[in-house]
Amino acid sequence: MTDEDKHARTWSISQLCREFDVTPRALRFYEQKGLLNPRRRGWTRIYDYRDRARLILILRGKRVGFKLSEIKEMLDLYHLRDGQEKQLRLASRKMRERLEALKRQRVELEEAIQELERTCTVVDGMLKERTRKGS
Amino acid sequence: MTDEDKHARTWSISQLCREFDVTPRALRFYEQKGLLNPRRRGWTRIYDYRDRARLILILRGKRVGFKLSEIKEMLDLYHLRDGQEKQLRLASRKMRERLEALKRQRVELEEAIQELERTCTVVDGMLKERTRKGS
DNA sequence: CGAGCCACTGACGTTTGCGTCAATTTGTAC
DNA sequence: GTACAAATTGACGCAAACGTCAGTGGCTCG
Repeated sequence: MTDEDKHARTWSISQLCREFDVTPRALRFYEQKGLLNPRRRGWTRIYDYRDRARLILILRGKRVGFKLSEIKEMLDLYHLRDGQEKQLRLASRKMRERLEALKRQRVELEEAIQELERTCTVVDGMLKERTRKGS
Repeated sequence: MTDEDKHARTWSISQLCREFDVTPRALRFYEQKGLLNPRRRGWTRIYDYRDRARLILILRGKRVGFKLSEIKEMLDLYHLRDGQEKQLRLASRKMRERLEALKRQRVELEEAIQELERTCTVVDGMLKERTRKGS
């Protein structure tokens, strides 16, 4: 398959849904929010190579905890002149912020796990006590 | 202070709010959801020692990620005959489930962090490239 | 030519945990 | 007595990311 073929290829909504395990509702929602805007053949959505690439970025963003509005903000810079530079700088900054947030979250999660493990131990201790006495 | 004193002591809603850094709205909300039900002097809420203990459990539950409905489910068993046994067993099971969920979350969080760190590196690399070329 | 099937739009619903009024009452301080 | 703080209820709002109809249209297979 040549590059031309690759870039000429298009997808229907259901094809993308299957490939990335999302619902049509989700894709239309992203479109409504301005994260995607596929061409139409009549009224049917036709996703091209770039739309698909954007979708991949959207899903990646979601995986690392970005909100759709933040993802949109970053994607939108593609359309600006000097887009590369600005887009890269914003992306870099946003990603570091997100990284900080994720790491804070990690700390909290660790604390929660430890607190819960301690409590688990206590509760199971109480159950053992009761079993011993009850027997 | 004797034990009697301790157990006789009561709190107003605002006292508890200050002590645990929650809003009155939150406490009323918990009550509406059936997690608390303080006595009333007339129409004013009076929280006793046990109400306060329940609140502590509620907040602890929240910290480790339980939903209010789950916390309620566990608290409700206090009222059953054989409450101790049943309550402890349910609590133990729920807590292990929650612990599993938290650990899965931890794995996902780790993955997200690593993905984001890789992407960060890539983006910063691109920025460096541009700077080098541009200068 | 009817039966599915896929697609579309628009609107309302869901979940969770409160926040934010607004109007009212009551107790307290001066 | 009056002003002010503190408490109450009820109702509506909000954020996020869709889910779930309901109603409509068009393609295609046999």
